[in-house]
Amino acid sequence: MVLREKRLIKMKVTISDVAKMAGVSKSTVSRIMNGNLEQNTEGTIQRVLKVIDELDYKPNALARSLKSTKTNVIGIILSKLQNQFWSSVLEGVEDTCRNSGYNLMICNSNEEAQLEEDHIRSFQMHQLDGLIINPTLKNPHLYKKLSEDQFPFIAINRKMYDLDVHMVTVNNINGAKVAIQHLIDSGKTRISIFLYPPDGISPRLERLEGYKQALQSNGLKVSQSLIQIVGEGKGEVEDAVKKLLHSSDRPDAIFSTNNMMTLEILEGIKNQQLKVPEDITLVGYDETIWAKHLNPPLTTVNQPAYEMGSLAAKKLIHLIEAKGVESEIPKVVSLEPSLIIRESCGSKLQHKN
Amino acid sequence: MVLREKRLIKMKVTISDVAKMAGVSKSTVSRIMNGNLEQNTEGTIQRVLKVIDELDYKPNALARSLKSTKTNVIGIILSKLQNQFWSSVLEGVEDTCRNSGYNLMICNSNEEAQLEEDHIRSFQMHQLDGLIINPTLKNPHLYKKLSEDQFPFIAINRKMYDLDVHMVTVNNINGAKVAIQHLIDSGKTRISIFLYPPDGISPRLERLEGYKQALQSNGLKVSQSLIQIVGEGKGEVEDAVKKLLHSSDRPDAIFSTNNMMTLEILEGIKNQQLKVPEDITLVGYDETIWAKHLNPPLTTVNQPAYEMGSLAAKKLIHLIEAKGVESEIPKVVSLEPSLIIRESCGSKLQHKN
DNA sequence: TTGAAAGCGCTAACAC
DNA sequence: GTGTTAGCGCTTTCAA
Repeated sequence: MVLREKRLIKMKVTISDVAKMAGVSKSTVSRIMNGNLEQNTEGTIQRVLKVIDELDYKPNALARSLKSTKTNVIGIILSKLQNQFWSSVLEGVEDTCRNSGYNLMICNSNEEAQLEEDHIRSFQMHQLDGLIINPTLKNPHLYKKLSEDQFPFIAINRKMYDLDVHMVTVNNINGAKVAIQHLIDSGKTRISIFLYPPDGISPRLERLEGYKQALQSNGLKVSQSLIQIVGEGKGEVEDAVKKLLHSSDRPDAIFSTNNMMTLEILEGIKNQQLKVPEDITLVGYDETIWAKHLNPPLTTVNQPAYEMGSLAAKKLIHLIEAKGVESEIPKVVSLEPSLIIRESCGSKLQHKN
Repeated sequence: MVLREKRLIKMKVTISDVAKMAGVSKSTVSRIMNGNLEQNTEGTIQRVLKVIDELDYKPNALARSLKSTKTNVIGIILSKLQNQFWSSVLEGVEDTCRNSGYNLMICNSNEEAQLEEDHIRSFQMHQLDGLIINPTLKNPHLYKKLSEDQFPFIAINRKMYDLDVHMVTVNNINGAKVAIQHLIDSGKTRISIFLYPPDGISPRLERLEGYKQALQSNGLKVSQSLIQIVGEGKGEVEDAVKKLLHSSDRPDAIFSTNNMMTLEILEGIKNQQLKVPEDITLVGYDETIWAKHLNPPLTTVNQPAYEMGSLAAKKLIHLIEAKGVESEIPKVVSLEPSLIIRESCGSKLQHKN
C-alpha cells in the first residue's frame, strides 16, 4: 500500500523500500545490488532482484558516494569548445569515460583565471575523482596546490613547465618542423609564421621554436619581420596579412599555427587579390573536416586530437584507481603530429586526400 | 594539532573541523556558510568565516545534496559533438548553466537507443535536477515515463511528436522554404534535395516538407527523382551526386540538409568536373565558420544554435526551480532560421558576408 | 543567538 | 546467510 503510493505520487524509492518489500534487511539488498552474491541464498537473491526490477529501483549515487568517497565522475575544463580540435578531444574523453564507467562534467574556462579557479573549486566540492584541464596557465599557485594535494589531474595540450605533473601533449616542435620542411622542400625560402601571443603557452612557443629550428637547419635565417604575432581580436589577422603582403620583402609562404586563424589568413589573401598557391603558399595547423574543401585544398599539420582525449582520460582513470600506489606510468606523454599534404603549397597531388 | 595533521596528511576538512576550531556548533557554521546571517553575532560570523578561509574549507556537495535533494547539476545528451552545430548548442547551454550556478554533465548517445537509456538512468541515479536531450527517438517508452514522472527535461532540436513535453526547436519548414525560394528566385526550377533517412526525425521531415511546399507554392512540381535520401555511410553521398548529375534530368540546384553532407556534395560535384555555381548551384543547411571560405562561398541556412542551447538551459532551469507550480511558460519554442546569401547560387553579392 | 539531535540513502563491520 | 548498527557530511527543526 505504502509502496504503491510511492509509485503513484512518485516518491523516490529507496533501499529501505526494496528491503521491506522483499522482506529482508537493507544490508542484504545492498550486498545483492553490488554483486556480493556468494553469501546469499539463491531464493533471496531472486526475490530481491525481482523487487528491484518491479519498483524500478535506482540506487542514489549521492548516498553511495558519500559513503564510499568515490563518485566515478571526472571533470574537464576546456576553453574553446567551438574549435574542432577540442570537440574531437572531448569525444575521445567521453568515449573513454563511458567505457570505463565514469561520468563527465564539463566546464568552459574561456581563458579566464577566475572562472578556471571557480570551476576547479566546484569540482572539488562535488568530490569529483579527477580532472582533465587545458590550463589557462594563469593560476600557477592553484596547479601547484592540486599537485601537492595529490588530486588526480592531467594537463592536456598545454605544458605546465615548472611542475612535475601528468601531461598529455602533442609534439609541437615537430609539428612546426615538418610543416616548414615541406615548404622548404617545395622551394620556399621566405616563410612567415603567424601565431597568437605566446605568453608562456607551450604549443605557441614550441611551434615558433620548431619554425626557427627548421629554418636554421636548412641554412635559412630567421627574420623578425616574418614572425607575425597577432591578437585574437576581430580583423587583426587580416590586417597583419595585408601589411605583410604589401611589405618590401613579401614572403612566399605562410605557416598558420591555428585553424581558425588559417581561415582569416585565407580571407586576407583573397582580399588582396592574391591567390594560393600561385602568389603565396600556405600550411595550416590542425586538420579539420573542411580543410580539403578549401580553395585550394589546404595542407595541414594533423594532431591526433581524439587520441589525446582518449589517452588523457585513460591516464586519469589509471591515476584514480591506482591511488596511493605510486605507479610507474610516464608522467608526460607526447604524441606525434603528421603532415597532410594537399595543394596549398603548390606541390600538387603528392598525397591525395 | 589534529587540525594541522588534517592539512599535512591532507584529510578532507569537514564542517565539524570548522566548528571545533571556531568553538561553535556545526549548525552555526552551516547557517553562516549559507548566508543565514541575520541571527548571528557579528563576532561569531567573523570568527567562523576566518576559520573557513584558513582551513580552505569546501563544503561537500554530496552531503549537501543528499540532504536537500537538489544537486544543481543538469545533464545533456547529445549525439554528434563533432558537428559545429552541436558545439555551439553546447556552448549556449554551458554559459547559461554557469551563470545560473549549475554544473553540467555531458554524454554522447551516438544515436544508440541502449546508450541513451543507460545515460538517462545514470543521470537519475546521480540525482541530476534535469536533462536536456537531443533524442534518438528510439526509446519512446522512456520519454513517456520521464514525462509522467514529471522529471524536468527539454527535448532539443528534434520533436517528440506525440508527447506533450517541453521542446526547443528551430522552424525547419521555414528553413527549407527560404532556401528553396531563394533558388527559385535565382531562376532555378529543377531543385534536388539531399537528406538522411527521415525515420520520424522532425528536422528531416520538416525540411523535406518545406521543400515541397516551396516548390508547390511556386507552381513547380515535386519530382521523386530529385528527392535523394542517402545513408550516412562513407561515399554514399558522393555516389548519389554522381548518379544524379549523370541522369537525363540533371537538376540545376541542390539543397543540402546537413553541413557535413554539404562538404561531400561539393566533393562529388568536383569529381564530376563540374563547377558551382556555373554548372549547378548549391545551398547548405547550417552556417559554419568555414562556409564563406569554400569555393565558391556557400549560401547557407543559419540556425541560431547558441541561442537554442542557451534557451533550452534557461527553460530547464526555470522548470526545475518552479517545480510543482505548473508554470505558464510555453511548452514548445520554435526559433527562426535565416538565410545567408553568398555565391554558391550564382546570385553574387546580394549579401556580402 | 546558539546547540543538540535526527535523518537524507547507502555501506560495511560485526553480530547472530 | 542475514540483520543490526554506526556513520559518511551536511541541514534543519526544536529547545534552550
